[in-house]
Amino acid sequence: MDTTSGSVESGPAALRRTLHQRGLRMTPQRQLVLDAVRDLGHATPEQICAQVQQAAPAVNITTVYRTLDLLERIGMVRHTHLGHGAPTYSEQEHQHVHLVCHSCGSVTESPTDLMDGLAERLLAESDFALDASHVALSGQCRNCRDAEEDQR
Amino acid sequence: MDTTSGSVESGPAALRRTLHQRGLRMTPQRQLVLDAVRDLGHATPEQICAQVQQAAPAVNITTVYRTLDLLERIGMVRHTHLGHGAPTYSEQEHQHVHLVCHSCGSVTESPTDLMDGLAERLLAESDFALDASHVALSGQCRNCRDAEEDQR
DNA sequence: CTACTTGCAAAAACTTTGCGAGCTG
DNA sequence: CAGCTCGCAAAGTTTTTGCAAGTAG
Repeated sequence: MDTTSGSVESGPAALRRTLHQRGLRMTPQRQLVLDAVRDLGHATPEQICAQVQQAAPAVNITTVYRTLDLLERIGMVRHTHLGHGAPTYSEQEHQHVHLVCHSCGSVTESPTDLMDGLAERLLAESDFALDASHVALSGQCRNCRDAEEDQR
Repeated sequence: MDTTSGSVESGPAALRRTLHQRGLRMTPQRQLVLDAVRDLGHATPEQICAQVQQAAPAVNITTVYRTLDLLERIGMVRHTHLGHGAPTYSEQEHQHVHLVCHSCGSVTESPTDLMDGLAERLLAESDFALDASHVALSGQCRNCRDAEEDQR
């Protein structure tokens, strides 16, 4: 879908290109943070930092925060509020609805088209343009409901 | 304004009764925190603390945190994640879906039955029991969309 | 007296900011 | 050289914990 040869669109090239457009530099740290976000799926800054530090122990968590902020501003990652206080970061493309169990904390992913109907209603009834992938839905998963029933 | 005549079920009596069942005491601080939660609708611990301190300046924010935790455990308040890191507390009964605009930060409330269809699908397809009011939905409100269109 | 509560202070967890040094072009 | 980046240290926020004193039953 663009210029060069068969370079993978989501590879290092995309990052370097986007950065370069804005007079920013491509650095190992930035690549590592982006890789970590991809590998981990959705993770907190701290988890991402730990992952990055496996490859480059010297990387400071400050850099992780700054890089996540940067990557988000240039649209390569997004963050989602999963419930607790902890925002989690994931790739821009990696969009789905998060189902967080407030009993066991497990996170399940569902396709965003689950929300299509709701999105339409919100737009019609409340003039609100839903961003389906930004927020997690809270509830209770099968296991925890079963466990609770057993207790009774 | 209580005991004597037809005491309202959600008044101080309910709190005292519930606390007493568990060997806990009814204190001015606890009543004040509960009142503040009700008056404010949904508010952060800090906002609640400020409200409480209007009536009783000596109350420490530590007590507010502990009391909110307690009130939540005994089921008299619930907390909702509105997006940022900030949890907000509201009465147990006061349930609705929160729509948070990620452009201007405004919070709108919608009836939870908006989510009924979604809840059914989640239960059927993912065995997930949705708690509609616990998490806010993120998106963009009318004003901000209009503003963005104007820019173009 | 015993157990529950509270305020204060300190600690902990999480995030942001300032600054000097190092790179890159 | 000019500007972007990084690591380190410090400061800011928000929330939790420890402890001694106070209070109800």
